[in-house]
Amino acid sequence: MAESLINNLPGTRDLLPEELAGWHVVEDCARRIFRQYGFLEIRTPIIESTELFARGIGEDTDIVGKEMYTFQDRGDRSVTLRPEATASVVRAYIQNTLYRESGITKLCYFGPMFRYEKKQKGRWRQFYQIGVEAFGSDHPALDAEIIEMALRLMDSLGVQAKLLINSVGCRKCRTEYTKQLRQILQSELENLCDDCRRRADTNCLRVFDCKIERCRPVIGKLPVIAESLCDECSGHFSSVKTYLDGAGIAYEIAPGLVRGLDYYVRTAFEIVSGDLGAQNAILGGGRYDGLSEVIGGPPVQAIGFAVGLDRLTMVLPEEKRESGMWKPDLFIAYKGDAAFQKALHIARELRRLQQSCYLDFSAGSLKRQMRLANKIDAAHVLIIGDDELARDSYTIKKMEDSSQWEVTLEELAQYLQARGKQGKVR
RNA sequence: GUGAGCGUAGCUCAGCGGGUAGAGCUCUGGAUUGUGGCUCCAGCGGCCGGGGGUUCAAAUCCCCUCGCUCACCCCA
Repeated sequence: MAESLINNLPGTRDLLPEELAGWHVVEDCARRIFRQYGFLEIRTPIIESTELFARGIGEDTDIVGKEMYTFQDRGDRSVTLRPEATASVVRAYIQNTLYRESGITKLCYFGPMFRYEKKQKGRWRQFYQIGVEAFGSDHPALDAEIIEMALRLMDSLGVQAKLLINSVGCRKCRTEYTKQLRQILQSELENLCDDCRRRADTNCLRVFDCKIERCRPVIGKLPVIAESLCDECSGHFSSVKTYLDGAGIAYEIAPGLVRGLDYYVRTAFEIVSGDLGAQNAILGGGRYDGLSEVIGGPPVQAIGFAVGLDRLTMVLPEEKRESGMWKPDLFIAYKGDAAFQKALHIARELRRLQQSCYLDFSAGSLKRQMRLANKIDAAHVLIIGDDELARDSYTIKKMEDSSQWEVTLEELAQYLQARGKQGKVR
């Protein structure tokens, strides 16, 4: 095991074809739904200047402080493997002057992210996200639309999940609120657990998440940020809720929901699922109206979310996963060298006609080929032997019910095409 | 970074009051030499994660190390 050349790095992994079946189902579904809402794909580099993330995400965040894959390149630039994509997408949005387009610019992305963390259930050092970013509006209906789209994705995949929302206010009212909160916590230190004493200083909003019983009384008395917002933010939040209500979307207000990145303002939301262990968030997002300016762009209002693909595929129902698995519709089996030559010819012809088929050069006897066809769950086997060569027609066997009949090459192609049209073949 | 648990066949695991390895599944061959699944039979396959120590003897006991897993912190 310790022989390192044949081992991947900790926190990374190989995704084998069987596991990828579920991933493809999720990705296809996401592309379809995102398109329904007008999101178009953008691909940005997975490596960017360290400064982009440090400023964008926030110097004091855990991500920037201790989780980035940062190194000097040969040109002595400090570069970083992206720990998330929003900063990159905003950078691309500014650099390509997409803000000059009118209307809301909707972008989506798919790809790997990197964070140097300790491996855990639902957490990897290289993990994958699908995300969306909508630029150019702070209309609360946009917040609601984005959230609706996120839920539609979960629903289409048959994933049971709960929506948590909160408003973290703007810089102004959040600063005011956290100052107030910190003051109260300082006066209650003796009634808090060790973790919360630390949080009271470093990340006071996190206190709301504490599971320790002794902290409960104090937490119950704390003012909630959603009720301490300035008029503008408060109005925005209640509008978002109204739009969600109008869309028939159920949500839970989570006073302690603060995303771990500095750029979030106002709407913050998360979709959580059971069966995921401690890392139960499969989707997280929020509004980040000031981020563009932080990295040197014009004022841009924006909101987005990211889905943890690794976690989403973990809770994907089995039947959805199976629907993404590849199964050959036709396995071509042959006996003897003349039949082998014929098999090659038929395979070529079928593929030219846009049909797929599978034949194996290592299988040996006809029995072995049949066994292999069964094992890979082929729907049909085309059998070519001396009899078939003499007749110039072939035996096709339907594995499901063991029925078999004779077909010419033309009939075979027609049969496969008809099945494809009926949607029996992916 | 901290804590706990676990590393034995390709996979899941048993063996751990020391005597140099076993099962199920998988794989290969056969019963069935032009027909899969089911059944039966046989076979392949292990420096027991690595290193050191104790001992006549270590998968088993001790130490170190690497890796994996879960949890804390935090996040997707």
